[in-house]
This record gives sequence, structure tokens and C-alpha cells, in this order.
Amino acid sequence: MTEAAIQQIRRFNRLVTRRVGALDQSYLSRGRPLGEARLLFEIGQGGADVRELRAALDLDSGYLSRLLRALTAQGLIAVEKGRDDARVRRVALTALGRAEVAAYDRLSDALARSFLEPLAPPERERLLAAMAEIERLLSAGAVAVACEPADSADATWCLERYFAELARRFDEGFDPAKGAAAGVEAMNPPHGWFFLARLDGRPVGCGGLARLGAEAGEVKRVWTAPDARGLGVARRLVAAIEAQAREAGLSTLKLDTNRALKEAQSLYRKLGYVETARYNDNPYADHWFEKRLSRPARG
Amino acid sequence: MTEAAIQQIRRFNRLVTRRVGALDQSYLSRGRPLGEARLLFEIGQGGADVRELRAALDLDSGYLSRLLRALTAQGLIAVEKGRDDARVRRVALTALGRAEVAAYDRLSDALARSFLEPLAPPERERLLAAMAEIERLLSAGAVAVACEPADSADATWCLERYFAELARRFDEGFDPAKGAAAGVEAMNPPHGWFFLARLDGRPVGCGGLARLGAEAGEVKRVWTAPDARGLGVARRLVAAIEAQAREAGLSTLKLDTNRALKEAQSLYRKLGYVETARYNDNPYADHWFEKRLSRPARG
DNA sequence: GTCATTCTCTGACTTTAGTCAGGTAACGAG
DNA sequence: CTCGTTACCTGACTAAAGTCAGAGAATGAC
Repeated sequence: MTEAAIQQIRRFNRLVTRRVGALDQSYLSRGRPLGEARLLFEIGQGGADVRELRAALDLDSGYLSRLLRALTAQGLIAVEKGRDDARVRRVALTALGRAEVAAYDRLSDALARSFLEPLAPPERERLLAAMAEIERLLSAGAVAVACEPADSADATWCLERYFAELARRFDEGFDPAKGAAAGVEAMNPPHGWFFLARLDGRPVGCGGLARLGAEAGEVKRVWTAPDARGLGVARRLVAAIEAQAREAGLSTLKLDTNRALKEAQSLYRKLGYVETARYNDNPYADHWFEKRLSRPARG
Repeated sequence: MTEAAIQQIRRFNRLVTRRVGALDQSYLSRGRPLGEARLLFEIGQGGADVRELRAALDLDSGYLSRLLRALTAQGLIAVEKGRDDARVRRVALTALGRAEVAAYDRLSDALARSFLEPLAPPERERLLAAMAEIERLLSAGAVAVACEPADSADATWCLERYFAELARRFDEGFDPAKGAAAGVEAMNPPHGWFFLARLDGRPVGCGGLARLGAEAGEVKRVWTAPDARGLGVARRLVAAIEAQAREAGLSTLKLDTNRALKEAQSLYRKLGYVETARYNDNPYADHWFEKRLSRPARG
């Protein structure tokens, strides 16, 4: 990581905060403090629970309460008791509020347009492509992998998506109860471990490790959310699983996969897994892989 | 300019302000309000005039005065009367101040590093390349071309650089008094016009138009500052000159150029200028170009 | 030297942003 | 029904950021 690279990034940061930061200034043009404007924006056309807003904007509950009252006084929002849980208050835009949010939207659009307008068409293409690239790479950098219970809410969410995707993609469909049905317990200590990948707190992938015996473990349920593919999420999940396996003293990792999951097979090959003989009776498995782990580095 | 493009840019803006905005938070870790930290950073190793600081950070003079006093009280800066003009006060960092700025520099570096660290080397390359691209294209978009007197301070600055560059690049050297010596008056109304390109207020290029008669004009002194090359500055200057020429009822533009200025020749060709016979006795000219202008669009 | 202008500082504000310690109502487990 | 918890509100703060009018010194044009 050279000095020049650091300087390039710092230059980029300065330029971009300056240019993009102009948005804050233009938001002020509507005569409302930024805090209120941001809150209004966050509420959005669909409305939101006060609780969500507090989490999303990281505001003190007293402070948020006052902001909401200010917006109510301006006739932009209406706050009412939640239906399911009367403690949780629900915020919705009034007609006036919707118009106001639309106005802020136009300001955002205008800024975006001002980036494109002075450019010739081929340069526009390149700007958009470079932005997409940066978005992708910065997101990839912000993905965090952590071990957590395989039956946590987010883990369950991931597994459900995973099973749904298998059901869609396997020629033969997929029934979790029938498949590698080793349940969630197999991926919780002491039998195994489960990892979640998160992007800004939102789960974007998962993967589990289950002991097969004293020496071997199995890589299971490695999945990446569709909108986070291409960020190296699966690669990092497998890396976390391998690190855990070494830590636990396992020397071999095995895994199986279905013929429909081409990208999984190519990932495993790339990561050093080699195809091997059938080692289980999973009815959905068509390919079996194995990798010998090197001894853990000692500190 | 499609809706999708606008949305892409807005997504980029959101992501980048979030990620890069983390810098503000980390600046706070030094226990100093952001306003003071930014000011300290802006003063920089070289020091600055209070006037410059006020312009750069767009601060109220009373507010700035108080911030400076706070930093002085912390022993970070020293403010003294300016040498040339005793009204303009000069701010310099103390040893303690330099150490503090260095600490903020390290925070900036750490953020930059945190973008790179999670990425594999080829992805790092791509991130840096994309950042450079965006920097280039956003800068290009922010270049503003405007007509102004050819003897303004910034115009003079540009012309001096231009002449210095010619002196360096021409085999035969360059003496402004001898060359196409038609002075500055030829490029001021009513004989002509002079255009400056600015990036964030800083001049980054110039170009002039001088009448050669009732029908023809001459493109002169088109120059781009070295650090702004590749942004299409010259192209936009020539476009402004051509628009002005049409407006003034001219039907032909001529120009001469030296054999050393290859990139100028290729630009002019690309913009529709065709090489023609010598039309003046400029001793530094080796090539002469001409372009017929289409009639101005009527509104 | 006069006078308008420029640059900065001071004092007296306001607004925005944010924090903290209760307090109340609703909920959910027992 | 009780009781601990959650979600939100209220009041009473503080700190940061920003504004404005006016004063005083230095400057430059005349």
C-alpha cells in the first residue's frame, strides 16, 4: 500500500466531499435545518416507525421526538400509534410532506444532473461506470464477517433465502427437511460454527462449519444475497470458516454441492478445494470437494 | 440523461458521503470541535492569511476571529500582522500545531488505508483507477468558462504561464514582444474577447479571440494549465470562442501554431479546423488553420 | 491630508445540535 | 394481575455553529 495510493484516496475524498457536500447546502435552500430535512427524507414516501428512524439516523430519542414535533407543526407529517404495538409510533407524510420530499428529491436530482451535464456522452458513460465500480469496491471493503448463532433472526433470514434459492435453481427442487438436513444445531457450538456477513449491519451472506469427526469438518450453507454478489462475500465467508476450522484443530474440510451451482463450484476450485469421491448421502449433492488445511500459524 | 443514470449517481453520493463522512467522526476523536479541526487543517504547514481562510472555509469574519483565538489559546497557532499589508493578518502553526495537524493527517491516512486494506491487490488497482477517473471527470464538469478582460490579474497569470511554456517548448525559444505581439488590447472589446476557464475559482486555462476584419477572427493564446490537462478545458475554450465569433457575425476563424505544439494541432483538427496557407508573418508560426463557422442558430 | 474602502476584531445575539435524567403508557412473561 | 422491559415523551440543560452591527486600524486613490 504505497504512499501514492493513500494520497490518491485522500484527494478523491476531498474532492468528493466538496462536490457531493454541496447537496447539504442546497437542502438548506428550502429554509429548514439540515436535521429536519434529513429526517423528512428518511421518513420517505412509505412512512416509517419512530424506532427505525432513531436507529437509521442514530438520534437521541428526546431529540428525535422534538424534530418530529417540529415537522408535525409544519404540517408535513402525522405521527400515530402503531397498529401491532401501540408503543411503537408510526410516522407518515401528509400530502404537504410528500410535496416537500419531492422537492428535496428534485434537489438531489439536480445535483446528479450537474455532474453529467457538462460531459460529452462517452465521458458520461465512463463516469457512471467508475461510480458503479467504486460503489462495488467500497461496499466490498465494508463487509464484515462475524460468528453468531445459526438460529439468530438474521441467520434464519439468510437460511430461508438460501433454501428458497435452492428450490428455484435445483432441477429437482429443494426440501430443507430432506436435504443435508443436519439442522441448525450442527452449526452451533460445540458441534460447529455459523458466520454472517454484514454490510452496514444488514446481513448479506452466511456460511456454516460443522464437525464431521475429530479431524474433518464440513462447509455448509454458504450463500450470498443477490444484491451483494461480486463483492467477494463468499470468499471471505469461506476464509472465516477455514480460520475457525484451523483454530478448532481440524485438518480437512469437505463440502458437497449441486450441479446447478456452477459459480459455487468454480469458487471452491479457486480457493483450493479439489473434487473428490462422494462422502455422504445428500440426495441433492452431485459434486464433493475436499481441502487439506495447513496447520494454524502459531503466535 | 436517463433516470437510471441519475439514480446511479444518487446512490454513489449517498454511499460516498456515508463512507467518507466517517472522517468527520474520527476528527472529533481528538476532542476538538469540527470547526476548529477544519480550520487547523486548512491553515496547513505553510500557514495562511486570515483572508484566505475566510474565503476558503466561507466563514463569517467574527466567527473565524473567535476560532483563531481559540486555537491560539490552545497554543496551536500564532497570528501576526502581515508584512505587505498590516491589515491582513497572517496565521502560522506553532510546533505544537504542526504536531496536531500531523495527527489529523494520520487520521485521514487511516481512513484511506481502511478503504484499501480489505481488498485484494487487483481490486485495489481498480479502486484507485476508478477514483482517478471520477476525480478527472468531476473536475472536468466543474470547469467554468467565462469572458473577462484580457488584462485581469488571472488573465495575466495565465498569459505569463503560457509564454513561459512556449519559451520552454519552442526550439527557437519565445519572446512575447516579438511573436504574435498583438497585445492584450486586441483581445478586449471592441476588437476581441478573452475567456478564462476556472476550476473552483482557480484559473486553469485561457483563450482569446481577435478580429482580423469584418468577416474573420483569430483564435489566440489558447492554453491549459498543466495540472488541468485532459479535462477538455481547451475544447471548451475553443467552443466559447466560436460561439462568441458567431455572435459577433464572423464567418471564419483562423489560427496559427508552432510545430512543437503537436497536441494543439491535433485538437484543432479534431474540432474541424483545416490546415491552410500562411496568412500572417508570425515568426513562430509553422502551421496555419482555418474553420468556416456555421451561421448562429437564431432564437 | 482627506476620505472611502478593506480587513479584522468585539460584543451581543440566535439557531441548531445534542445530551441526560426522569416519567408515562403499552407490552409480554409469569 | 404484577412486574420488568420497551418505546416514547418532556423538561432542563450544554456546546457548537452561525449572524449581525459597530468599532478601529491600515491602506490607497485623490
